Amino acid sequence: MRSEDIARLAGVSRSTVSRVINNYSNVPEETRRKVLKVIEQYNYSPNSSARALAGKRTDTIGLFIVSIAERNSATRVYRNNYFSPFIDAVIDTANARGVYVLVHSIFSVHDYAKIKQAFIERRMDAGIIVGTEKDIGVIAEVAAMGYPLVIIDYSPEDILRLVGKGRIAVINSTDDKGTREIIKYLLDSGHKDIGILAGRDNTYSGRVRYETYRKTLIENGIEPRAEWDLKGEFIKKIAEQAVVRLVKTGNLPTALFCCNDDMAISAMDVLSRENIKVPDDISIAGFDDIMPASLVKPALTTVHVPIYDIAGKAVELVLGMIGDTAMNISTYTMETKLVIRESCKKPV
Amino acid sequence: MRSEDIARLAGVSRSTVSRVINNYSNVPEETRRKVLKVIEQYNYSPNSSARALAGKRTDTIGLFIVSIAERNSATRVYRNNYFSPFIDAVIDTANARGVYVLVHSIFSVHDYAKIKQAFIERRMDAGIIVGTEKDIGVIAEVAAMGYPLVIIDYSPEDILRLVGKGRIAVINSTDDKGTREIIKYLLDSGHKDIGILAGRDNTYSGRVRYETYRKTLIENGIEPRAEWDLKGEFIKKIAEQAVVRLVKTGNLPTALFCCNDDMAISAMDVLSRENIKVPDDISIAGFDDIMPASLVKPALTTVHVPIYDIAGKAVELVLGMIGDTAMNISTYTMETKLVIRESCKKPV
DNA sequence: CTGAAAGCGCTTACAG
DNA sequence: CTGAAAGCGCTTACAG
Repeated sequence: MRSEDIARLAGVSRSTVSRVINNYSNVPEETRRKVLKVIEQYNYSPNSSARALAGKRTDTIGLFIVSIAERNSATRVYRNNYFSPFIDAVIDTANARGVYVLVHSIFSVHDYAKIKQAFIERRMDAGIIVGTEKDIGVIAEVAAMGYPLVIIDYSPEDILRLVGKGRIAVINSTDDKGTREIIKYLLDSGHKDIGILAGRDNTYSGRVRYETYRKTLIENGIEPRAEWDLKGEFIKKIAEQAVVRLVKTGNLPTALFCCNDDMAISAMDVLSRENIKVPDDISIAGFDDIMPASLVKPALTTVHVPIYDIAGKAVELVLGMIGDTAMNISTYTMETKLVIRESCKKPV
Repeated sequence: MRSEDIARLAGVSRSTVSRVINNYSNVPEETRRKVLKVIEQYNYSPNSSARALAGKRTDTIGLFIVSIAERNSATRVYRNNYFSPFIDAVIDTANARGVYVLVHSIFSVHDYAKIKQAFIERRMDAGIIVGTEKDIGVIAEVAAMGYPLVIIDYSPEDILRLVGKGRIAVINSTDDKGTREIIKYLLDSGHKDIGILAGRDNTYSGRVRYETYRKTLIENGIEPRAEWDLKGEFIKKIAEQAVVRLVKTGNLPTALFCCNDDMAISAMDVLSRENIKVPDDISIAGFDDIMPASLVKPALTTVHVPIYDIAGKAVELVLGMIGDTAMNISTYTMETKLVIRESCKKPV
């Protein structure tokens, strides 16, 4: 069934059928009804490729999940507690707005080209990029092609400086505020020996959380100690090894701030195996508030990152930008919230 | 940049450019190289809409997640521990094969039409449908249009009887074997009073798990008791209420078989609040082996459903079917595996 | 208000 | 082996 068939059946031309479908104002109510009736009767929907080719939108957005770090490990996207709900939330939100979502995962530097390619092939009207190590080069190239892009967790300064012009929105959360709050909470409980299990520092949130941790300690008259400065890279396995090494030194802080919950849960696993009690012997704090955070025992004290709101905002922004061809780089920041559960207590 | 530009730059016709791109055999190596060089130089990729319109594939598959039951609740797909990894695994597998994935969520009966519409609009070459209450009517209609479909968790008999003809593959797991194994495990530990927290019975796996539970008890000379036959509908909230009511009766079984892990975890929450110890006072068994199952305390004894393998198989099958226009309905069954952890022990 | 026609960017018989 | 031409199914100036 093509528009021509509908036209014949309704006794009008293809032009009129198209006008009805695209809701043009200059078609009389009676004609519209007549055409609509046939369309409905035959369950007709225009061929999306033909529409797109003739100049209409694809009504599709691309969602690109970048996770280079985990490329060769078993920890692919589908096991990632952070991205998984984000993907689902984007799909939900976009579908509710009648937009299709093409999801792509980027596992290697070589795969970055796929982002550009998807746009070159005109498969989508706009894109959302989330993940670690987002390639600024690709972002600049897509921006130069004129496609709207929403980027999650990226330094706004870097974008401004390195991309310059484009239709770009950057969404971050208040990692600084969140870090400050949870460190202050530890400080106020009486902790002075607070270690850190840091995330990836080529990640904006990784850097902010790390730097805010240090700044907050120093502001409170405490010098961060190198031996409690662990690198976990946001990855469970690496975090686990770092904590094992820490335990071996026999010199534990009274609290450990883990820059994401995945690492915090890994740390708790190691400590539990070593018979070190959380929170009695050591307090563990996380970040993100992923779903398992409330399920582990003791339940994790952490900073809630509003991942669903971020996803919703990303879709809203990207759809808004499709209709607006103005070159414009904007930044949005979503509120984090301290979530106090059971994994932290006063030091003994 | 269009194929015509490439043609001009390479000194050939559009036909030849197309032949090179589509890897036709009848173009001399030298011509091929010449064209390829220009293509690479300008980073050209054909417009996907134009290709599709001219008769090529879309290189896109649709993934439809149906979860009607959760329509009006806060528990949308993105919070679902079962579908989430499935979505991610399908994307991973398909992307690795160079295929795009259009993901759609179906939350209301009205949304079923979207599945058909996506095919009518020619947005994809084939589809994978997963979830609860998959609409056989829509499946039959899409099948009648000739599109390949892979359906997860559906009664093969129903498909055969109600759809009849189509390019359809059904994938299930060995829910019968899995249920039998975990019930036998409980029985062998000495349990005789084994209750069930059942799933949705309009779901194939829900029915099989329920029926196999009953059958296994009866085969072992035990009559299932009505007061321990709880309806949880696979949904945390409903399961919770059912367990609360059970606890109120004061008449607990020594073991409770929960037809999915989500419900098992809910049950453990309720019991923990009521100060009933798992596994000392009551053993809890689950099904699915979702990620939190190993994280809760006590870690959940459950049946592992190979969700990643199912996703991989679904992609493999669907891609295979795209090239093969034979009408054929086939069935695949993936192996489950008993996973013994800490939530079950001998009855006192 | 409405239709005929051009055009979107490809692929694929067809003819040579 | 290769090009000219038709055609895929739409949308949109254009002309009336």
